[in-house]
Amino acid sequence: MSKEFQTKKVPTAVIPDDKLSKVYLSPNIIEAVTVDKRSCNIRKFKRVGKNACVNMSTGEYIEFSKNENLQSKQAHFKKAANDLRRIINLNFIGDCSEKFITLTYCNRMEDYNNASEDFKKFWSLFKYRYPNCEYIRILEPQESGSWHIHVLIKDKTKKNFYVKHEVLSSLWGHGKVWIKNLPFSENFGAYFCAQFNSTDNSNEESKAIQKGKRIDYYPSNFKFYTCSKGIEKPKPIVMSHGELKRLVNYQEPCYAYTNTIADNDVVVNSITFEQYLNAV
DNA sequence: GGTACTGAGAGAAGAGTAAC
DNA sequence: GTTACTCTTCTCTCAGTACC
Repeated sequence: MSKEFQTKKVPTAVIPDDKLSKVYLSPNIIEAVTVDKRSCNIRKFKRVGKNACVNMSTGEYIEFSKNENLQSKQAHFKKAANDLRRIINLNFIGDCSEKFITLTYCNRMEDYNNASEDFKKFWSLFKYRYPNCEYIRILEPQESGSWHIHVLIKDKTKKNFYVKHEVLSSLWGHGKVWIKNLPFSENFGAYFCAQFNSTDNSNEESKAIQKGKRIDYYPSNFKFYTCSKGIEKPKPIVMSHGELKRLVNYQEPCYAYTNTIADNDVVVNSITFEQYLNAV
């Protein structure tokens, strides 16, 4: 037996000026998350142990199935992808000092830990050659289960950053490498994360199945992304929605939606997500 | 009073550095 | 280039606090 809330994307809700929003500022994009109700009935399910919860109103003991554990993994994955998008938006603007690198293996690499170790060695060599660089690393399994690594690199000095393909290839030494400039995009984080976020609302069944399977390759306690020390972390600011509107000069959001959370078709809460171009 | 939010703690894993 | 060590960061979970 299982318990599921239904979430649904609906037309963007109108938010009163006094409602509190959590706001994330970055050079190009301002993100706001507004939760309609702080109190609702979702918390009547209390987690007990790794694989079960209890309905606090009925005392019913509910075990998670493997599929539900996968859903939990997907939820963590989605949260990590959201964090990653904000970190990218805060640190990368599509400047000439920034590069997007992909590192692959010529043979199959199915071990997450070995791939992590290989990147660690690669970065120590890279850092020796380019001491002013910082990175965000994303380890991703291919459909075959073989790992490859995406790396966003920036030169802190903001100088035009250039790495020869042969140099990069010899530093990596495990297979093919690709190096690209970042495409200009005001919301580069969303552009970038769209490639990895496995919990999008795609209707393509085969794609969803493939992506669901890929999440299975991640071990428990996996780190979807890692950053070097010099990468800034976004800190949310809580403000009223009226203050937010003043902050963005009353412009319309460039992207917005509202998600409702329903229990047996009764809406118990809604969360509105908005993005504004940062014109400040 | 009930419940969501937030922060803290534990454990695991990664980053950075120094020594060899 | 490798290894060992320390510090930091991330995931996961829970309990106290603030809010409705």
